Amino acid sequence: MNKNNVNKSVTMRDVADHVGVSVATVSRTLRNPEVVSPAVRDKIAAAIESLGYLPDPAARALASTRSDIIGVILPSVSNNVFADVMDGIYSAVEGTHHSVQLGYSRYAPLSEENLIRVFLRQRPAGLIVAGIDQTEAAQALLREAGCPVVQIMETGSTPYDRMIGFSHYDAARAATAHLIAQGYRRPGFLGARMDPRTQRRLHGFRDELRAHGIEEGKRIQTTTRPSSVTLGSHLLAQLMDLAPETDAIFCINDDLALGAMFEAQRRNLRIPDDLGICGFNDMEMMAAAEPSISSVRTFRREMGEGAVQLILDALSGSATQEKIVDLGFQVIQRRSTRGH
Amino acid sequence: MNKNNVNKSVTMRDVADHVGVSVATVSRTLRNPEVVSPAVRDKIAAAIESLGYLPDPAARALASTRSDIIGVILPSVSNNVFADVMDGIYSAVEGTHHSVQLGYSRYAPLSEENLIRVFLRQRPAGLIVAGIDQTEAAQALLREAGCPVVQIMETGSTPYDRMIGFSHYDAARAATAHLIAQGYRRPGFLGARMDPRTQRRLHGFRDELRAHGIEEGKRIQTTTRPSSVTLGSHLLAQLMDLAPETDAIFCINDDLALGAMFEAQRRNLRIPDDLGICGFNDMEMMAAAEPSISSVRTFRREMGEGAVQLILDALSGSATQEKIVDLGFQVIQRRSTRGH
DNA sequence: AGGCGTAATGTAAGCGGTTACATTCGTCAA
DNA sequence: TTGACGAATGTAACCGCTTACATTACGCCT
Repeated sequence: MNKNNVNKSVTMRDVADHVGVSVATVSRTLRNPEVVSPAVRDKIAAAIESLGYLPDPAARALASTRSDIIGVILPSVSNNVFADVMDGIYSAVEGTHHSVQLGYSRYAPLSEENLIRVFLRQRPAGLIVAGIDQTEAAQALLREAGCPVVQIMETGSTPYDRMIGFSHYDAARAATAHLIAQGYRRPGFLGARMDPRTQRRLHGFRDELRAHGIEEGKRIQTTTRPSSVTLGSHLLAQLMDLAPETDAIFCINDDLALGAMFEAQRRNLRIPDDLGICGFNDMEMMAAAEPSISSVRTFRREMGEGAVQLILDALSGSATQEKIVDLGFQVIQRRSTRGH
Repeated sequence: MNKNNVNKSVTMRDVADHVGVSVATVSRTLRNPEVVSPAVRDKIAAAIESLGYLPDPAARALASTRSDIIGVILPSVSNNVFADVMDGIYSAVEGTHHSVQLGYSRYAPLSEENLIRVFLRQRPAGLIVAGIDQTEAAQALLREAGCPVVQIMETGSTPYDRMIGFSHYDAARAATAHLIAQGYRRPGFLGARMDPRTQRRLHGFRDELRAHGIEEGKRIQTTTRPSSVTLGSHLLAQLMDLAPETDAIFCINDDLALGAMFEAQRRNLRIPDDLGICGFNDMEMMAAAEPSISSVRTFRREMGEGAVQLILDALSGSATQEKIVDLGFQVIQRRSTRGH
């Protein structure tokens, strides 16, 4: 009840004294209750409650050479794709005794490597990293991290430990195939922040075009600048100026797609007849847009949840054999590509 | 150079032995270099580098009864308003020896209270919490947190410690005044997730209407459901069905505004003539939309950066007298309210 | 030359838990 | 009744660092 003495720092010692046992017994009822007698266990639980005891994570980490922290290293704070992943991660961590420590690499491999080192120093319970494009040194660190490591966002053939995501290459091919199936013959490509992950999407796009014997012409517009809706507008403008024959576009993400749609409207291009649009990720707004915009749905929240679950399973020894979890994707057709 | 022995755990002991000094000296050169002789200091620095030593944060926290953690408690992961704040926070923390620990209350005051307790247990370097609507117990905890506490997102009269944000009430009044100044006489209000913060925006809206002698009629549509673009469409549909006289709307945030715009387009309402639209926050997409959408710009990144800075200042004793930093806001007129 | 002050470093006691090992206690078989 | 054994609990070392205090070394003054 009297939980307000956080500042006075109720320690395990206090709990032990209050009950009349040793701190070891208190520690045991917290870590493996089954070895302490029910009577004592109950008294200790009551004391913990009434004193408002909360364990000190630093002390615990120091003594057990293992912290409760699950480290998460992502490229970007503000990209809402990662916000969804984080949502999944936090909700999966909730109710466990773990806590999350977040680091942002800002799409810089060296910065990521450094974060890995710093995180590893805390002997984390597990580590979640995005993608498969780590530096050599980072790869080495992750391979012998001494804790479960989960790569998210992508699948690939050689996980350091475990992996949960989907194939960006396949997803891009499927989206492109969709455009072609809808009768578009001159599809273009809009890409921003062309990191390795988005490059794989570009490969998928190109390969699918090639498979259909379609020339790409000048219809691939990319930039290294970070993605935004405004940028989507700019890229479409560029594209239409350079390659007016373009009859559809596959956008690397939904922000670009939305911006492209606005720009198309400004140019009085009719969607989907003059221009088909397909985004990537299927953020919530795509369904609400006018016209609604087709996109490739990805399972971001599930990725976050799944990653945490993989770690918890590994920790509890109940891990499965599967090293790679492929969550797949789903091309969602809407009005922007002649849907509905 | 040989930085790869993270797993072998290079400790301060190793560094000390390598140089031939005591661990105390190593600790000192890390915490207050000025008390150790330059010669020794350099040798230690070299050893740290060559052994790849990284301090153990748990041990440090335990020994110094003060961790390097800046705790941040926000209501939501996925709301991109907070993503911008986080961006500011992380960029301000970068380069310091602090780290960020994030907690999400999911808009539940009790959950927030609990997070505060847990965070305080780690004796954080500082604490950042959102808003001013804490439970009684949480308030008490924050008042005697024993570390700098910064409330962000809002200003109010009684900070627990320090505060950086703006007045939601004033911002809403200004937006409403803008609509009225643009000639709209029957403005409506769209709100989702009506928590105390958005309630204050509603008050501002109402008071401004009253100041102009305008009846609000049935033009206030709110819901407790979380905000989304789709919801913006629904709310506008409801609003226009119930109060067809509505000639403008002030939306609690930009997602709603965007959804409302799409719905207006579906209903063939001309923007800005049949319907004026003003959003809130001025996310990037508002400028790119077709038509571009007016909004109230808020300084979210600056809020995050500023909050961290306030903590760092307090920690270094260089804090100013000002307890409250008002970052203000800015009504940005665009085509959706007859701008440009 | 002896004494003293100061700067630089060392010593050792924690910080709050965990855990291997020791001890105690009750129970049951002989 | 006694000894053995397992369950429950206690003892104490230790995790890696910080820091108050003790010690040493050195230069300077009288």
